[in-house]
Amino acid sequence: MLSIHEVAKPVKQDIALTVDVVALGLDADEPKRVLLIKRKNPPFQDHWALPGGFVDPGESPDVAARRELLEETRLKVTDLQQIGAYGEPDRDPRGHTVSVAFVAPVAGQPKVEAADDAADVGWFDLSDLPALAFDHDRIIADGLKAQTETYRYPYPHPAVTTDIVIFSIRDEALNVLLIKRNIAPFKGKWALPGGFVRLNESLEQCAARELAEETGVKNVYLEQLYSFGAPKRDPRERVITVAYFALIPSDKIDLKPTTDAAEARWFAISDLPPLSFDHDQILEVARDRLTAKLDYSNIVFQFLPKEFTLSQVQTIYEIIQGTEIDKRNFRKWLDSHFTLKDTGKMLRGGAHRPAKLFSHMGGKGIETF
Amino acid sequence: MLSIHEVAKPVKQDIALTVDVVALGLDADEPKRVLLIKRKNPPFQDHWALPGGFVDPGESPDVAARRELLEETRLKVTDLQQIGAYGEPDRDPRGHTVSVAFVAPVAGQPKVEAADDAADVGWFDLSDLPALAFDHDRIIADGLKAQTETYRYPYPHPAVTTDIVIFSIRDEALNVLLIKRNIAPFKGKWALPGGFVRLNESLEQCAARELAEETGVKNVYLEQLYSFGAPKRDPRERVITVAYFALIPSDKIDLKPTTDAAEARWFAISDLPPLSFDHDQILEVARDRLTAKLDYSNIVFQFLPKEFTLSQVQTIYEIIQGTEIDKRNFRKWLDSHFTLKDTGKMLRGGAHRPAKLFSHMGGKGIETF
DNA sequence: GCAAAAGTGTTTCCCATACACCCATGG
DNA sequence: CCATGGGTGTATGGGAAACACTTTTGC
Repeated sequence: MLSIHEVAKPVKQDIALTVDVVALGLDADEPKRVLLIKRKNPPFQDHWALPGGFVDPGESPDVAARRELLEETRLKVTDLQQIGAYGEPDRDPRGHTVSVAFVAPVAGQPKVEAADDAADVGWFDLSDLPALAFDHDRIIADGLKAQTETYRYPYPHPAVTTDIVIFSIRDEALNVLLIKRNIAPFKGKWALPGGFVRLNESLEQCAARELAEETGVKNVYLEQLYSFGAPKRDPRERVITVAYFALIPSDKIDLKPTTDAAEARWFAISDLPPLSFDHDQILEVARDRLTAKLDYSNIVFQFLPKEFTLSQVQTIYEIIQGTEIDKRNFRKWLDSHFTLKDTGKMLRGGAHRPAKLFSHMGGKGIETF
Repeated sequence: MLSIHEVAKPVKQDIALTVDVVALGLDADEPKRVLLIKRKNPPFQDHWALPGGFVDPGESPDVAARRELLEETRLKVTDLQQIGAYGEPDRDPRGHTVSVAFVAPVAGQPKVEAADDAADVGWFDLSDLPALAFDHDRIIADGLKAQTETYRYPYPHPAVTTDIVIFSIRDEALNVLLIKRNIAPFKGKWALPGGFVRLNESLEQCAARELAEETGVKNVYLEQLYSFGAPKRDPRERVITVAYFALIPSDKIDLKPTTDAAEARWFAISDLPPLSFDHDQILEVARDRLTAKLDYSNIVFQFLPKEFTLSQVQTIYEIIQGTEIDKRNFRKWLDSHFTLKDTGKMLRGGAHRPAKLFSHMGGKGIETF
């Protein structure tokens, strides 16, 4: 089966195969330091570089990596993970070399000893590296990334988003804010605003950030609703979403021109377009929660400006509950459940008696925010 | 800088550098088919293999991959992602070759044409591949994995777990089930039972599975509680947990010998050990929810066997609310909120009058499960 | 017979509900 | 002056809370 021609071909290539090892010292559960050697020979003589060298004929790259590390630094490692192959033709001034790079996690900071081709050897803090030979800075960066990946729990990592059901009262109706998606999946369809959780923000921070990005409002009522995680709720990959609901006062519902290209619009809850993903289900849960909380908390006032009339409060109850309420009974109920302060001001609004303006001072034995 | 010796060294290696390309046809948003060629020459003559070939001197591996794919199949690709280097000395019967493998996503299934070294070419279903040359089956598997990774949303993916607050009434006290962790972090400390969400199970399924694994009980009351996602709640990496709470009847609280090595134990809520992570916080939320739900739902009966006495029901309310309740008023309240059926049986339990046994038939205007 | 838990009614009070008319303003 | 929404009081009924004694059993 073997022909001379085919065996000979690689020899003509003149491409050298090398290995490089990113040995990472793990201090206090975090990758912190990397092992470097000072090169004894050209090119990059006297420069710091990763341990490594040429692969011997018949030797697999991982064996070569372990051998080179041992020869140059006297460090023995067991866990080697391949980062990838680096083969830009100009990466080595001597000629075309392809390097297979590995990352090795090293517990503690074992003693190392310069030997063989290494003039010196040492552990370097990642935030304070010397100038490096070849493309070793890039290899270290990739190795760090690969190591961080393997350091994670050995279980699937789904994507996690927050979605926000933003309610407001507009034109005598309960409204919800939707955005038109401008990326797949469900491109062009309406959906709840939301986005991916960043690594350094809490779930609530994420929701608040998305809310601010979409509406420009801050410091509004925001409450975690429920988490949705059906395996196929996103067609692209497993996405778990933590849904929040937000209430926006009627005097803040003007949308600022969205920074995103996405179009945002208020929809009356009775007149919704088809929604993306399982957002109709999320919306339903949000509505139920909203209705329930009207009875035992003071969220009504989250829909209202600081100063409001009693009729405005009643209207919100009527809209959300979909029922008519007796004015006198409602006012008695309000009085027994909340402390409202007569501001002394009046709201004049049409051909009728002006209404007193009140402000909300807290609840009486009711859940207060 | 260049010495003859160093330039010559790679030539002496006799290691050939090749590339292989896993071209994946993406049908309906999922990787489905892979492009293979039938080899014209030995080794593996007439076998199917990945497109690929030797890297030319001065050519970087990704350029070589694109070139070989074009030469052999007339397919032009733009997005190439490196999978890794394959360099086992015996992977090629001709001698030592190291192959840098790439994966290329291909939209649709463009026409291909056998050319150059390829006797034939075709798209093959991944579930029905022919025998492959070299280690190409392994390369395809790795390529598929790499492609699946890149296909994911380009945002950080945190780990996601469920934790379950398992309540029961034991020895006249509200108890919670804890497990002793036998892995880091918090090894040896007590924690709520829980675990990582698998990709093909819903959040609730995950919680139910963990519950069954820890306690052996199934079909008990399980409700989503709240999601916790503070960035540093797990010291190891970002972990978002969806907390559930479960209620176990007093006649099922005997723990079966745990299949895991982990020790599991009931703790009175008033006498808890220090807990791992933010589990004390989760527990607090669970307690609040439990207390609240006693008032407006029928969860009490989840703590009880099918047949129970009215005093048992009352005791549960007294334990959880921490108050004494008037017996006559409580029974009137029970009667007006639930439909309880007198089973006709009696419970004899000591030197006193036997108690009637009832069973629960549903709620009256109350949340029912 | 006695200790221990089961079982049973009445009164009181508060809160939810039902219900109707005058007031202040703009046009 | 009239249309429009603002503002106010009383009567009724049902459910929650307070409260104490008899019954049945085991020992």
